[in-house]
Amino acid sequence: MEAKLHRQKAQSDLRRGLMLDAARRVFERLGIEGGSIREIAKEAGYTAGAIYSYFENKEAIYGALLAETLERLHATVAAAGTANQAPADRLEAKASAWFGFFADSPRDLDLGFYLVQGMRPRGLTTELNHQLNDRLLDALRPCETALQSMGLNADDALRENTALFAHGMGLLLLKHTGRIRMFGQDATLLFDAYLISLVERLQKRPG
Amino acid sequence: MEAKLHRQKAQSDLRRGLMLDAARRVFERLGIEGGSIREIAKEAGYTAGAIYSYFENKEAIYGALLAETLERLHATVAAAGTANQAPADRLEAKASAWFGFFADSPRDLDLGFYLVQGMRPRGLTTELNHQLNDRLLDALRPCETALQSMGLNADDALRENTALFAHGMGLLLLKHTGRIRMFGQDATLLFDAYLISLVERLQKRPG
Amino acid sequence: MEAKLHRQKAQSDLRRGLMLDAARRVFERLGIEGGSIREIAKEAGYTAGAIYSYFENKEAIYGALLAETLERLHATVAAAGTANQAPADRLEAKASAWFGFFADSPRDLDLGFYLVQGMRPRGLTTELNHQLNDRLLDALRPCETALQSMGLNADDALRENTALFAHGMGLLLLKHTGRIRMFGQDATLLFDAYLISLVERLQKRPG
Amino acid sequence: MEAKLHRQKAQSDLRRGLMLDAARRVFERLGIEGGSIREIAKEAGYTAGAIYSYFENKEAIYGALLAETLERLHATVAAAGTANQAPADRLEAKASAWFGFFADSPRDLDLGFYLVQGMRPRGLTTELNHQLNDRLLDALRPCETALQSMGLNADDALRENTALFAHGMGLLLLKHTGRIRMFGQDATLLFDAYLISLVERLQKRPG
DNA sequence: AATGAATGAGCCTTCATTCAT
DNA sequence: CATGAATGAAGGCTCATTCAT
Repeated sequence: MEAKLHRQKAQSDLRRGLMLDAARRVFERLGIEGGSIREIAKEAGYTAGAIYSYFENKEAIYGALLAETLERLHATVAAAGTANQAPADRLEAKASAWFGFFADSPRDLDLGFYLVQGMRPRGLTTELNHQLNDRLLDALRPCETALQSMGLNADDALRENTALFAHGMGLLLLKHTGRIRMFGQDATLLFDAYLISLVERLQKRPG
Repeated sequence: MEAKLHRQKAQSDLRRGLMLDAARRVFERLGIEGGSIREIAKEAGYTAGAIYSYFENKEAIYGALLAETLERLHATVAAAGTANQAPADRLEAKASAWFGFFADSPRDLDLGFYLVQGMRPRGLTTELNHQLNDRLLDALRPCETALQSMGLNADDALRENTALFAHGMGLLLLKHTGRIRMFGQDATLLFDAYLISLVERLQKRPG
Repeated sequence: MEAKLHRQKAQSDLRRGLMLDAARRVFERLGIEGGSIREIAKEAGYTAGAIYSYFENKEAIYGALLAETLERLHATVAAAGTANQAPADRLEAKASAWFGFFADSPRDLDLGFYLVQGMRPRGLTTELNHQLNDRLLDALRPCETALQSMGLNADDALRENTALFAHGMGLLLLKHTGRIRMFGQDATLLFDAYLISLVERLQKRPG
Repeated sequence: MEAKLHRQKAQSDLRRGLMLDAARRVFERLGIEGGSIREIAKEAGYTAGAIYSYFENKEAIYGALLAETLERLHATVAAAGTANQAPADRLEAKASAWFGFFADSPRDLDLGFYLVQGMRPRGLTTELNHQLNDRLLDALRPCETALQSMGLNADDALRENTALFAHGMGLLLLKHTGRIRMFGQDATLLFDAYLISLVERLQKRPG
């Protein structure tokens, strides 16, 4: 009996996952406002109605997708670097981890950008927004910790971490839109350069 | 005869401009995906159909709006700073100009983001894309020139300018999303800090 | 110019009227909850979207239909009877007028009944409801006046008028549902009988 | 074997009854058009599919519910009054019984109305219609008998009973709509008044 | 007998776009 | 040029119903 329930639950989760995958593919193809429930369903091999057995809303799909992305981001950053690294090396390892995560997976990046635009008016409850923000902060925390290990106090570490994140995001944006190629530059190289000069700057700090 | 044609052309351009103004107001009010042709027409005092005498497409409106934005951006940056400033001061003045332009006018920023994500299918032809890119580069050129005046060669100046642009865009993105507030930071302060450390770094360069 | 506007307005009103007619036919055929915008449009020879140029939403159609019905009812009752009739005769004329109106036009009756059921949850604002009620009271007022002319005070006249209306409505309900045929009776005969005994009762009153 | 079958039948009937109860509760809560099969199933502790083991259709549920309503109506009227009452008193008791039944339980009334209007297509077969009509006539028969006891012949008794039923139904309709409140009247008071003047009229009859 | 998955038709509504006038 | 009418495709969503398990 229990085994049966277990199997059913697993199958259900599997199908939900397949639908999320389909949704990601659709959003990549048609843009995030352009992707419709019908299209997602078709991509997943279902009818529109079937989606509603697994997600309450269209927004619920965004939410699940985002949560999943952040989860993987978190795991990726957590796994980066080695145990007994120098703080500066750890910073580079961790920061490169999240940058690489988004650079390699434009779908995830797209979804992240979506937060910027379409989702404000309707969906994305304040609660969910905070929740997602916390997960993002969690994922970036290792960089902050490394910055503190390098001698920054809490405030300064948060500030530098924010600047670091912004820098990376800006580069990813340019990369994603093809602008960076038009500038004749490479996003990853520029990110590395930023990291290097950041470390340098911190190490030259008085005291 | 010719005078008459001239007058007609002027009137037509005027009306087109009024429609663009209306579009901007509508997008301001309803967001960029939320604004409909009908709404824009009504705001401009016309019927939906009339719009099509001036614009081929809805996407064409976005394009025209963005071109106009870039024009204003260009002018804003060009006007910033004074004639005989030290290069470092000029850099700060010019960079702050474009950053401030977008920080103060989120809808212009929105428009830029939208074009990237929503307009793929028909709207954004490769040609238009290049054209817009060139205008953007034009607008950012003063910063690049300033960087060269500070002793960088052409390649390095372009690289630093790209990084600077990316940094600012990343910050604007975070600001726009409200994320930056959740990080407890201020976008403009961070941008200024970046500028200061950039100048410092360049001035400490050997040779 | 003005003539043109006039003609356009007239045409527009005409089309709106045709749509309302179609709506009535559809509601008669499919029931009032069963009638969809699509069906109404098709019946009128349009696409669903076209309806929305003339009515803001589905409820607005109900509202317009009801208002129109009440208007015709009002006119019908007002026109009934002659100027210098005896009060009792006038009562019979006026009452028979509204009864006949509904008896002859089941569509209108159906719509009236609709108020009973489906429309409570959603549409039918309290305001519209009051408005419609007032129109109904207006239409029935001539009977009330006649009752007063027969010697009843205001309260009694209102009470008797309400009872009279209820009696007629009950009969119309039975007629409409075919029940009355199963009872082997005729609605109009029964209504006349009620009127006769009402008059008789009032005339036998002391005082 | 037979005992087992018997037990199974009893259980089945029980569950069917529980589902009908659930349906009634759901209709009470959401209105008769607003209640869905899913909702009814959930209320009864089942899944939507399970309903179809007990009812062929959604309309079949309405039918069963209405049959049950008529059954209860019948019982209510049968139980009203006492054995050796004067015919006039018995008439009043019996009539008040069915009127009170519907006045106190608007959803039963709703159900009756619904069958008439919404169920045309498949649900209400001619046969079922006749069947329901017979049950209704059965329920009203005691009033007819009382009328005959008061001296009316069969035809007149049926006619008066029909009028009485119509009068009550009309009042219930107005009460149900809230119209009667707008008229400033009370349905039960008006029904009692009708009964009183009916009795009076019959007793004053010549012969 | 009951479940849970899925369907398919339908619902109201919005909107860019076309076109005769 | 501008209008007003109309289209047709699409959107999110609901729901009675079927069916394998």
